[in-house]
Amino acid sequence: MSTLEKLSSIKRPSLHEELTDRLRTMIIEGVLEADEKVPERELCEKLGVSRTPMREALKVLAADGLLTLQPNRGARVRAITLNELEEVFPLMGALEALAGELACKNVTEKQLQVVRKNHKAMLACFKASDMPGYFRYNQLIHEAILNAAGNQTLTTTYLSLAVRVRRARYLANMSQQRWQAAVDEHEVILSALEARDANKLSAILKQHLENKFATVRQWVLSQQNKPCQQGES
Amino acid sequence: MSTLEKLSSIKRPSLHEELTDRLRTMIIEGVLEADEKVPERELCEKLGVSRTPMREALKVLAADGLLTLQPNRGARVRAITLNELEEVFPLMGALEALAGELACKNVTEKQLQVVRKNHKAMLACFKASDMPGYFRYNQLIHEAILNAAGNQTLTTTYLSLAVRVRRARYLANMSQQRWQAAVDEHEVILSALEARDANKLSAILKQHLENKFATVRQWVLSQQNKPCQQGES
DNA sequence: TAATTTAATAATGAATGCATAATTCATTTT
DNA sequence: AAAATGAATTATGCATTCATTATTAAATTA
Repeated sequence: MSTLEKLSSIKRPSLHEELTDRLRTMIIEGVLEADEKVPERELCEKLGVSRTPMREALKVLAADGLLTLQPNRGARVRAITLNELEEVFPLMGALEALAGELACKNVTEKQLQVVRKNHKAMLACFKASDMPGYFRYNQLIHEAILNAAGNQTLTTTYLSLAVRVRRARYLANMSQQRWQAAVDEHEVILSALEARDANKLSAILKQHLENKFATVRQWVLSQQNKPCQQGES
Repeated sequence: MSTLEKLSSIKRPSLHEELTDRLRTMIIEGVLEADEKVPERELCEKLGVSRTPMREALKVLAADGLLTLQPNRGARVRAITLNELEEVFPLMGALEALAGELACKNVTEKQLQVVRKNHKAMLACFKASDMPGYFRYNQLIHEAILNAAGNQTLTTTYLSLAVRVRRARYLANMSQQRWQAAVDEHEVILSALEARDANKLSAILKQHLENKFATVRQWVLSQQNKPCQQGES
């Protein structure tokens, strides 16, 4: 029995769930480009599913704000506008600040170690100029802080907003100076968390976010200047 | 031509959208009770739709956190747990505070009048002991403040959280004293907004929310003590 | 009689089919 | 030739059907 206890139940995510995740990733990674029409039929064939689960997934992603559904005219990848970006920014700021506060209250030594580990790995990527790697660990750190806050609802809410501004492309826009600065900020973040200094952590997280948004904003602007460059096929 | 200009375009919401709204309302109003199984087939017949749009709606509501989907076992109305309530509370607090701040910055005289009008109507309902009416105007006021903040993303995010704790039933639990206090708080809210006093508004909104949550918390506790009272048919 | 197994029923997940609306392209008209 | 009309094509919304999984009921066994 003792070995049986440890067995985790087999999870068989339904097709629409898998599809939702898959499509979400495709949008985030830019495989499906902004403003592009989502070719329902074509996607179904490529992914080997029928239209039913595909349409269910599209509905969910639309509810998440990643797509827009035009009745009888299909789905489009929702482009983030400058206006929306300006809206999301203060919101995420408030949530980050809250996360910082809660994290300082609740973080365990074990969770702190996770942050430290990812921090180190992130630094290594920075030194190796490995931007994708950097980005991955960066994300893990922020998720770990959310985790430490111990508020699942906060995490979910934050992530659903973060996804909207997390279109991979803008990374190319980050300058070397900005990158260095971001790394420096992360040093402060780590030390504030280690010191459980809620005010400091909240402040630096907000500052960090603000700087990040400056980069994103630049990218969005550059996108708007070269519009309708759709279809690379 | 001049009359044609004023015509608003015909919107024909798709079935699944209507269904989503309808079901959401049913959940909020307690027609579908917490932990109850959602009778897919039965609902389809009652509402005169096929399973396809119904299932699309269920997926969306599940993504919204109002339902849980158990693979091959259908959907259930997600009961709000005490734990989740404790999580939602600080989150909504942070968002209300932000809304108050932004509203003081951006509110127009016209928007202020809307708040005043609903405030008056709400008072009338209070005096008439019309709780449903009070609740409706109360909600309109809070929505008007969000509106005045001028941040659509904030509004959407806030409302999606608010829906989870907005199960009509707990209203019965509000005492006369608490009701009076809530009304008093609303007086302060209005005057703070009129004075564009961001700090004061943020503070009172947070306080107001905290008090409201005390009532909800009590209700959730009372629900947990008398479990499995499902099925009134 | 209680527990277990097996069969029957119902419900869900996903694919297909059909009707309608949108789009494209050819044709007509000015 | 440009604009407008109409037919053909395509895509979408929804209903239906089929296959699989859960649930219930019946039957068997201890």
